[in-house]
Amino acid sequence: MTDVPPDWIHPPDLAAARAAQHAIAARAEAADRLAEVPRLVAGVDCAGAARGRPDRIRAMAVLLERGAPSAPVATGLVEGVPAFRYVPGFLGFREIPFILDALAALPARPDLLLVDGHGLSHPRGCGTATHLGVVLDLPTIGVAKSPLVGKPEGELGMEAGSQVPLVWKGRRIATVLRSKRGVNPLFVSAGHRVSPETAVRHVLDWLAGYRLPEPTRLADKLAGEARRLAEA
DNA sequence: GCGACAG
DNA sequence: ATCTTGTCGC
Repeated sequence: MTDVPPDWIHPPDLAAARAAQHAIAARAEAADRLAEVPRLVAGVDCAGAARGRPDRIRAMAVLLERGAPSAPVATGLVEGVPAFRYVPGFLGFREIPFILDALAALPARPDLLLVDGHGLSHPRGCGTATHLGVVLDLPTIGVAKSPLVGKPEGELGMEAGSQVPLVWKGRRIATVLRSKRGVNPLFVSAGHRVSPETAVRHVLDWLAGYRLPEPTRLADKLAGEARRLAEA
């Protein structure tokens, strides 16, 4: 992470941010370049602050080891004041500065990173997952709870495991996945160094009875608990 | 011009 | 994302 342009992390404005996204997307790798069976997998997510309070956010990184699910090997928590307000399509610039610190607090680099948000299923092919992947040169997968762009192609079955492609401008940009019966689907997209098929395979692999895969589920839960404790 | 819009 | 208890359903 030494040859990363400053604008990729702290662009002065949205115009620079947009240019950075195009540059990052051009460097994103669509082919698999990761371990067949990742041993250390991390999940990251951010929690905001209760309204009425300063615009602070907390980034939580959770490190899990294959075989020992739901029992984090380690966690990293970071709090700060984001430089950007939330603007659809530019979420990465608001959260990534803190996510990078949260990941740096972990004792080891993960073999794979699951991100709460989109990867390639983004207007410029540069969702937070892709952004993080290129900056860290780490395999990443985007796991979003709602679409940013695109429409599901066809009817998604009600059974767990049902899938249908998310299409935008004639392109398949993500997989709409029913991770569990009776819940809204997940939008799984490739981030960096992971193919669309592999992305879905790993999400299914780390599912443990909940809508979200463990890495992201725990990061989401722990970030929320940290917020409660801090504001209590 | 109008509506949509990850977290 | 956040505001929030009970409640319907498998």
